Amino acid sequence: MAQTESAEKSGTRAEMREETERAILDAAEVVFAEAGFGGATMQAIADACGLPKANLHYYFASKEKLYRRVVERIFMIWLEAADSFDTEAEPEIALRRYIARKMLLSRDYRSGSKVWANEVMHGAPIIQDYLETTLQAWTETRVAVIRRWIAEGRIAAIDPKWLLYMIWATTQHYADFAHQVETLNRGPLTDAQWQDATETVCGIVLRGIGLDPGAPR
Amino acid sequence: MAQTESAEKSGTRAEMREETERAILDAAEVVFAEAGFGGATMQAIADACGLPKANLHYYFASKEKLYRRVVERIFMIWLEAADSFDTEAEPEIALRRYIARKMLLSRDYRSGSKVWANEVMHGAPIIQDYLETTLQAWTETRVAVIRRWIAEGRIAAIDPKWLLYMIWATTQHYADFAHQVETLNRGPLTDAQWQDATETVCGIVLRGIGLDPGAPR
DNA sequence: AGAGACCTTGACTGGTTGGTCAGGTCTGCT
DNA sequence: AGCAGACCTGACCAACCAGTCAAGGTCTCT
Repeated sequence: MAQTESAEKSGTRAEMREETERAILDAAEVVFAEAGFGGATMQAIADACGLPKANLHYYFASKEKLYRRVVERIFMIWLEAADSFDTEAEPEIALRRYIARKMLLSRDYRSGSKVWANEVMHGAPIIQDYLETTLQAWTETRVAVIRRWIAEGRIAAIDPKWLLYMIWATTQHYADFAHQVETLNRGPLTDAQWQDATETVCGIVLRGIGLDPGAPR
Repeated sequence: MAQTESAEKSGTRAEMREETERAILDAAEVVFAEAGFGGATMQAIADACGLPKANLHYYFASKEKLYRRVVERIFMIWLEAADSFDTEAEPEIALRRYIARKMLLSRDYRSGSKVWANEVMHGAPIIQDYLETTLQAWTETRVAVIRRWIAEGRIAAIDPKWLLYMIWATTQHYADFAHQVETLNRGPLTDAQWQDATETVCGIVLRGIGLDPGAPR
């Protein structure tokens, strides 16, 4: 019973190791999201993925190393999505696509978003270097693009940073504050609500910077 | 030395008690904001306000009770600010005033905002009742007002909830994600930047729902 | 089949934390 | 002055937690 996991077909050694690590990372992401780094316990993570606590320490040297891996994984997903902000496309298209993508992430990677929020909120002790390098660089390229749009008179003259923050904040709100949103909504958002919220956010942002949102969809 | 606090003139018994409690709450707010509930220790809070740990337990029965008081205090401040959303005023005025007020709160009560965000993000285990009663009620009155504006054709037809979330998210972002904002900004926001950010948020939101932002200020 | 690497796990440990308490100090009142 | 009650605090404790370990199981390769 031991080696082979419950419902998983056993593959090669490396495959199984990867699978187990992913199972632990998934469980850790949820537990860290629910309780924060300090509030999470290795035992809780172990329970969440049905492994003895000692196994976690076999695959990840320490709680902090495990946490770092969780945060890094989130950041990678976030970065991929960031590329949907196409620097070549028209402003309406680029912004619409980016906002829609981020809304999808908020719906599908709620825990990940929460872990990231937690980390940044507590001063980013683990991933400060990412903020200063990767995120900084990405932000600067997009700021440059938005500035170009402004220079070309295509959108209103605003500081691009405030616009980006607005998009990040609004979209991530649906993940980080999901509990509040769902309480006020008396239940989870329906597909139609997700779509309507996305369309509304796009509409306000686009119109807000002087663009014509055009036809929804 | 004991009874009288360092630089505080001793007042009446009740006054001194209140002062000490406030000092503890202030320290607790900062520590909880930095480390989360689980990560915060009573010792750290004690150190932050220069009192022996045992004193904290004299004034607050348990860590959880102290935390609850901290969160309740935040919520009250938040509620007060919420009243600047004047249900009688013109849409431009009411929204402008509300957004500006919330931006100010983000600047001046950063720790409080973080504690609130933490609490909600972790499923609001302590203040679920507030969400369901006070916040629900407040939200409904404002939703009704926004609906009226829509019915009168004064603003675009959008679901008011998405608008409120956008305002909450965007303004609170400057507190909760202050570390990220300041990293990307390579330093704290200047007064001028705060003002510019506020104006930009107001502008995008107002224009976004079909209003004329009018003259800044 | 046998060796050796890899994996699993219950039991254990040293350190930390929330919370307690007894004994002391101070304040305001009579 | 003297007393009662509020306030302060160092020392202590039980619970909990990250991390360790040794013993045993399983897989792969020859």
